[in-house]
Amino acid sequence: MTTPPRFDPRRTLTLRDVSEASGVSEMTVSRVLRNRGDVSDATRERVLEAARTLGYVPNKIAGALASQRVNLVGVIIPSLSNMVFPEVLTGISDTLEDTGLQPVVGVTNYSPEREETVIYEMLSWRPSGMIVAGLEHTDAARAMLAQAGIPIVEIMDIDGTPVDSAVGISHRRAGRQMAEAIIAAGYRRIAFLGTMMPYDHRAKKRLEGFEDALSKAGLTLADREFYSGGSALLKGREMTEAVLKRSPDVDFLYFSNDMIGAGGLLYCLAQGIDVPGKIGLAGFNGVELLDGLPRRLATMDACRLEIGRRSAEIIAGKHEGTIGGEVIELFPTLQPGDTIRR
Amino acid sequence: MTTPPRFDPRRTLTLRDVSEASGVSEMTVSRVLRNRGDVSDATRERVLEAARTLGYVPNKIAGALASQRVNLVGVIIPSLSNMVFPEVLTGISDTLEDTGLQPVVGVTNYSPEREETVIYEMLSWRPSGMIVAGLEHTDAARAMLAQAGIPIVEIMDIDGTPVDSAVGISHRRAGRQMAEAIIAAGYRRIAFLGTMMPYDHRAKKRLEGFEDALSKAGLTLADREFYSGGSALLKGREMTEAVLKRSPDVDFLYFSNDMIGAGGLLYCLAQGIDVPGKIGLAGFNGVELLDGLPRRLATMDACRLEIGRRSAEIIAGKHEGTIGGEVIELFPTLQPGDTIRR
DNA sequence: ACAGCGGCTGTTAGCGGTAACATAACCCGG
DNA sequence: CCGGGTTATGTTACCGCTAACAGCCGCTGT
Repeated sequence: MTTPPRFDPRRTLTLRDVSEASGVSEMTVSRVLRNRGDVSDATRERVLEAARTLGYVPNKIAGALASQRVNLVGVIIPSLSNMVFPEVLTGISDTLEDTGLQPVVGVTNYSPEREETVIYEMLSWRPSGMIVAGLEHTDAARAMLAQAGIPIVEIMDIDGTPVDSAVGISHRRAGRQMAEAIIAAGYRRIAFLGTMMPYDHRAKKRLEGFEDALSKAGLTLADREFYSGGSALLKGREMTEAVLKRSPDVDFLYFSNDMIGAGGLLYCLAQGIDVPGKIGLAGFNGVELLDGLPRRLATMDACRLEIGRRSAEIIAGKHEGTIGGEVIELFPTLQPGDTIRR
Repeated sequence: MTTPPRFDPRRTLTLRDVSEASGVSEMTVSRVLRNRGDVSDATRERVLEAARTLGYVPNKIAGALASQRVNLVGVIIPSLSNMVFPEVLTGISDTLEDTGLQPVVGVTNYSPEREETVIYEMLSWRPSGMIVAGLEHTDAARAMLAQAGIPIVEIMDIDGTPVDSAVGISHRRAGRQMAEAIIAAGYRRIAFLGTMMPYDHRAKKRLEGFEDALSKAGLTLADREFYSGGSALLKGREMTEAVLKRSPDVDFLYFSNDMIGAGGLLYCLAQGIDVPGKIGLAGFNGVELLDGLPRRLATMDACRLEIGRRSAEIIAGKHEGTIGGEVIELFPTLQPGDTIRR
């Protein structure tokens, strides 16, 4: 299956074309286009003019091979539809903006094997750095990252051992904190509603921390419900209904993310349930969407923007003087909203 | 600013390393790793073994330069936080999956200049094809795309002249259809609520089609309200409140997207307004989120997955026999939901 | 026995740029 | 008016890989 020019039979332009059109050497053209080295204003103008009229677009493949420099940063995330990651990406892009570096996104769909493949593909383009969500990877993936000889930043989570650097929050601690707040508010029969995905390690860690704090207070989860796939908002409604039918006496619902939490909240409101009097609710992430809900769901922001920023700074080498291997812990703030009794 | 090996001082591996480790020529190693040409099982094994133990990751930069083949497809979209585009991307990835092609995403933030830059950067990696959202680009961007000599597919919208191929819906027609449905349901004092963004061409076209149909029925918009930035759900509430206060007699709210529509719906329900009796509502996109709302907002799906699929098929050359320049119009279906009188 | 062929491996010459090192032209003061 | 330092441009040798072709071997049919 060859790929002959299906469209434009013209050969694509090279430096040589520009050099001939402007009557200087390829090297000089290269210098002009990269703004490097001394070139007289006269020739610079002529070259730029020629490049512009020809419509020359430099070939970064050749450039990267020759200079051994690639201005790409690989960013590996589990999903784009999660609300969370686009915001992390924003933080990354914003920070990378003025460094000449460019993020390239790979999506794993929460599959470790897929992640391994994506990392391999990405590394084969020899990026200047990699930002990878999570600390859990296949052995092969971890080995590749460690071998790559570039800065690696694992983000979102710091409960574990990073390959190189890490920026994130402690999800165990986050779960614990939320549990403590809930207990302090006087709730006692607490249910957990979350994803079933076996590879959502961070949700799992939050739950662990949560149960930990419960048991320290002599409590255990009154009920639990899991889901996978589908519209999170709808699932939130359905799960809430299921839990409340099955365990009518629960007085708190802890959701593993804000979307299902929002669904649960809408359900409770529609049923005329007294929130937070009879039942309290809490989610996780602090997504913007919550601002538009009739009542503000209690949540904890995951420092998404900040995580993006800090990780990009590490890649961009803004922490000069360190040799990598940093671990930056951020501390999410609990936003009590209107769904936990004061 | 050089980039000396901050981390791993070891030279990164090349084909030569694998070739020496396995005692065959670089060419044979290359053949093994690409599964191309005849290699005896014995040597294949030895080579794979060597590559594996060394942890060799091929250098696609060099490969691409030598073979003049790049397995990347550029995908240029305005935003990732729009709900809409992640789904288009899913369609694209799924279709590209088994073609050996890989999507690379660029985000423009609805800025034409940014789009031009992103397209330039993307083209400089010499991708096998480009998928670009929208038909409106700067002249320079359009010229670059036309010159690139690769398949170009402009998606989402077909109301205009594509550079090469296009896959999408007619937003003018979509607006018109919605207006007709609303009028047919007996609403007469209709308001529009939407984005202020000057570069949301598709929302603009929907509004044009909408007003067109209104005026054919002898109607004009009773009110209009615009927003920019912030949480769309919250903005929806606020705008709805503003419109209802200003024009208490409107009987229909047409939102330029589902998120603000959902906000408006939640507001109306919270106010105890009779929906769709006193006021009808409609949005656009058919986002999954709506499934979780207390009442189903009337909307029109934008064929997002299908657009992704079809555009990827064009790039992958699955429409053999055509020379490009296809325009594929998809037809969105109106989902009346529960917010338009029957 | 030998031309012919298919299977397997190696050699050579780039791909389109850039680093590093010439080289040429010009300028200055002593 | 010439040595030495700019400034502006050109030359050469790769970067790591692959296309294209060349070579070698053993086997086949006649």
